[in-house]
Amino acid sequence: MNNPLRLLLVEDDELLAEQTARALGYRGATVQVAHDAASALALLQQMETLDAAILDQNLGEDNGLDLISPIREQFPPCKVLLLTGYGSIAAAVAATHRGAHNYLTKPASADEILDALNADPASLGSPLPATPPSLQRLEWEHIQRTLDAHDGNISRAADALGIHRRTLQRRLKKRPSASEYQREKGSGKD
Amino acid sequence: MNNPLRLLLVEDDELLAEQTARALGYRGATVQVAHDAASALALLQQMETLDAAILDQNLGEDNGLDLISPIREQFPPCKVLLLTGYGSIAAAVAATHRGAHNYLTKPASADEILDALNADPASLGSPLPATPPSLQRLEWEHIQRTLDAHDGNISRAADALGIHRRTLQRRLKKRPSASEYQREKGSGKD
DNA sequence: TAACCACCGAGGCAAATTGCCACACCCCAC
DNA sequence: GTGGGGTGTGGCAATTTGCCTCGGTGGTTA
Repeated sequence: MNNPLRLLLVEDDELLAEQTARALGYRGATVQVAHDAASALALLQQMETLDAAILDQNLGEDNGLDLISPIREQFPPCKVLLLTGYGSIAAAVAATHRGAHNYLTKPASADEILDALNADPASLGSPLPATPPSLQRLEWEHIQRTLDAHDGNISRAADALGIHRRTLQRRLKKRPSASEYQREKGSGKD
Repeated sequence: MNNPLRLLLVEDDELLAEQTARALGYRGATVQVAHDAASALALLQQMETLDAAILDQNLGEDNGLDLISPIREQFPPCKVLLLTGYGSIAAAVAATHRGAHNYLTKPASADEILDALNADPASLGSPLPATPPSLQRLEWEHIQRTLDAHDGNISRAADALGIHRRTLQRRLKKRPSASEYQREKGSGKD
């Protein structure tokens, strides 16, 4: 934290990118942002150093995974963190094989991102969770992810989840806490 | 399948180990079985070759992850597949960093195991699922995993899931499909 | 400007699900 | 035998869900 981390954030949702970049900036990092693979690569060309890259796996038509190699070639010690709306175990394994340092599912706070970058993923996970997450918690997290993947659009998220819009509405209202995650999207559209 | 795969299976549930070994055997593999880390290491000493190892992450007091290094040191080309009752993304990343080839959650059929061994995990996962699993499906899978982790004990699984035993019973009866999951005793499945 | 369109929030109601009681039965260890 | 844990089942009230219906808002387009 004393020596500013130099970060590259690649995230196609511009709003989320800006928010995240700002949050990381507050925590003492120097953040550069790109919204697609091409501009990320262009940005990379001009860089002299890079401590870590945070890549959204889902970059419109591009795939964040394909950025891992170029980054690691240019800056071998650079850590790469993958973010995705929904993470699957298979995707996490694939990302790791390609050189990613860690893998997170959105929504991820700036603190979670920094923790994931600092953690040593090989030593983590040894203690098995062993704690079967309650069905409630699992559902809630899945709902959050789905909502995130649909830009907060309740109607479409409900459809994707296979439940009624009214039901999703009611469930969302019932949770007092959980990750706030409010963004002011006036109203989603295609 | 022409050239017999030589496999090492490490699984502490003896019933499940035997079933799995048999199923793998039917598919043309030569399988050796160990039920704990120590005997796995002992077995390893006597081996001349090994194509792949299938490790349960949860070996009683031992952790399957700790077997990866010895195996890979002795047989560098050997593929290592981790199995676990509940997989988390973090655990999958950890396993991969330690040299695992792939990572599966139980219950996994012999075919799934062989597929996971043959697949190139680095190339997989590129096409994002993008298909938000329905809440129903997610719940169902989680229930299956939890049930598996509790050796089929409905009462304890229900408790772990945070739902009423009666509810879990009713849900289980309602699913006609899914993996059959018939077993005569309190552990192992096909 | 008005006419759409997609979305959110909410009310109401029948139908389904859940939680929770109780009871019978089984198997195994004392 | 007795007790303890596990399963299967029934019944019933309380909650939740699905579904239909509005009204309101903000954008887009004729």
